[in-house]
Amino acid sequence: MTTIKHIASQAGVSVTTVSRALNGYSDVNAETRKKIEQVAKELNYSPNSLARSLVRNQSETLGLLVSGFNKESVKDGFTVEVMSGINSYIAETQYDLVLFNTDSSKQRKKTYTQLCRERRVDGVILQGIKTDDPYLKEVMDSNIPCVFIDIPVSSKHVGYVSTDNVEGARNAVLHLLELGHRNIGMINGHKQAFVSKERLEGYKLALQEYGISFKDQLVKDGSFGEEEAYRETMSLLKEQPDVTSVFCASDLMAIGAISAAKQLNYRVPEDLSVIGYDDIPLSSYISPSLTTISQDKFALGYNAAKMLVKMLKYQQPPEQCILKTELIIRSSTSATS
Amino acid sequence: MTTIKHIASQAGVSVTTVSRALNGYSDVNAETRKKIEQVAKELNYSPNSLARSLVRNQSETLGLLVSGFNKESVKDGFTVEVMSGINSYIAETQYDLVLFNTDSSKQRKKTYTQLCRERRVDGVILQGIKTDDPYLKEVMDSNIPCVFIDIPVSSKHVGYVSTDNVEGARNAVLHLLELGHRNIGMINGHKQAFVSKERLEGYKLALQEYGISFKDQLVKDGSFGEEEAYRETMSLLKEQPDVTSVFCASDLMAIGAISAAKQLNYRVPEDLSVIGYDDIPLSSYISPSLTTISQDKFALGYNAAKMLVKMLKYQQPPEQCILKTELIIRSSTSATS
DNA sequence: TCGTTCATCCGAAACGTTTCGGATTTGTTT
DNA sequence: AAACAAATCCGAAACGTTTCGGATGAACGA
Repeated sequence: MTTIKHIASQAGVSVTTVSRALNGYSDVNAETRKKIEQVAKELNYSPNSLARSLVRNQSETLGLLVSGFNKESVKDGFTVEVMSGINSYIAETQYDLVLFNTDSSKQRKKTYTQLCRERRVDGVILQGIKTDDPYLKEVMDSNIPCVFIDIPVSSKHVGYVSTDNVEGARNAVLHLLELGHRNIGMINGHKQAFVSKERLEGYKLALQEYGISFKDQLVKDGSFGEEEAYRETMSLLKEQPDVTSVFCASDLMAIGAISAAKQLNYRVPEDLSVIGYDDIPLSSYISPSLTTISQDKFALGYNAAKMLVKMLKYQQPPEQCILKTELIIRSSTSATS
Repeated sequence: MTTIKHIASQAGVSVTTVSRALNGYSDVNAETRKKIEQVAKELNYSPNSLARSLVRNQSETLGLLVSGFNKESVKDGFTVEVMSGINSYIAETQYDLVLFNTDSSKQRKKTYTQLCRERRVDGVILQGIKTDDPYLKEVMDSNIPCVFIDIPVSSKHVGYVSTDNVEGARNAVLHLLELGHRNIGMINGHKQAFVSKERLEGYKLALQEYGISFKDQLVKDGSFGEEEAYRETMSLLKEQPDVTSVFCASDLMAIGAISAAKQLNYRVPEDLSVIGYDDIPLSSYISPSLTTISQDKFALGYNAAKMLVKMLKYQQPPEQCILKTELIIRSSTSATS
């Protein structure tokens, strides 16, 4: 493996000069620079980023800490679309992306700070971690630049990008209300998700605007899973036969809900309207196609990456970035008869 | 940031001893080791992997070179499921994964070897690159341990994991033949994909077994895209009205084909049987649900990672790993009337 | 008593860069 | 001709580890 020293001796200059030549400094003669570049090419030189990082004390790598990058979550296109957005932005910068995943037993043994500092990542993007995850506190305590996705916390060195979940959920439920529904169930995610709290908030808000009192027994947790949502919808429909529509906090759960409805011989949307949240690829293909709140998952990742790079490269302070959502009306919701 | 030196002076020993203590060498007294570990904890020490990698001349990172990790490919769950498999295995090893993507303009400027050597990755997994990609030749020329996914090339330092595409395609077409179909169209991927060549092979093989002569005009290239497959199916059905079934080289294309069929007022499967390849999540949800050849995408990635680690850690030679495929019969194919 | 072995430790070089603080040469100004 | 400035180069330290080759002393057997 050829090093800067080989080039130096071959070109008859010092390592300093080689380094400065290759890095575009101005205090090297045009001739010498050309010579050095030529020798570098001849010897098929590639710089050792490890050595460079060591002395510069920055690695030009960003950590991507995602929990739930597994078989199940792949089906739900959410995680991966966000990742794709992150990757897209990072690909055009000088940074590289290293993948940590918090599910592995290996990484659970290390603290967040250890994880990041060992690899000397310059910054981190965190996605999908729960509100009771010990990493969350650690991130705030450490001083590693970081941006969260869908978790609205911030400090001197941490920002986030998210969508307006309250507003999104409110719009979903308003859609149902405008269609005449008054008994609206909800299949939420789980207690350890910020988005779940916010979406429940939006649900309540919409009901309130229509003067409808909130009933706790109309809300179930499906922990963002298709199967769980199926089961919860089953019991919801059995316990509360008056329900004419249900708002699900994710599309995958909405799909589970529709299965359950069909199983109980409800027609969707004639007997039961179902609205989802996310707008994953599946949603437009199933039958009936799913009315949902669309969030731009790609943009979520893209903007997170952009923010982090801005923080690192230009010492900008972290931001709080909220993206818009959009109601997509398809065929799983209809007016009450 | 505390270093090994700080620990050394604090504990009253040399850096050598600290290093050896922390790395579990036997020639350090139990007392001293305990003392050192305690000081390390007190000072909140985390080792600098950059320095370690530099001197050890191995980085404990693996490169993941994927082309087509973008908005479109996320819909097709293939790429990401493979990635998920890779990630799952790697997560349980000492290695970390760094993401390169070949689409970016940044990385296109560098050669494969440069890309890998700069980051000093110990090995690479390559996924989704085309047969005419210059990287392919470079991989063979370089001496970086590497395993391909779905590209059957091998050498002293490169192995691959793939599925038996000839057999899979053959089974798909045999399924149609057994249902009585004799005019079978094919929507293939593109000329730059190994799997496309192989699947075409299987298609021909099956026809041959039934004594049916191969007709070139029954085969179109849809370049693995839903839209393209839609268009190609349109023209196929118009040009060849006798066709009663079509074999698509990917599920996403099969979905495009079904759309086209519906557009032309074909009923699926009554008027046209459609069989796909891959078995992506979407396939079981669309209507009619898609008959397809299932390949274990997660296992593809998992095994690739496993092989690479085996090569690196235990100096094992690379292998050629072929996974089984399975015919999944759903509702998009039926017997001819 | 004298090697010998064992347990435990350490000094210093090495990995491949970057960068600070000068050194040398050449040209320019007074 | 002296003084200064600009252009171009270089030596050496530094980054934080690992590891080779030994050093030290204690215990032990002959």
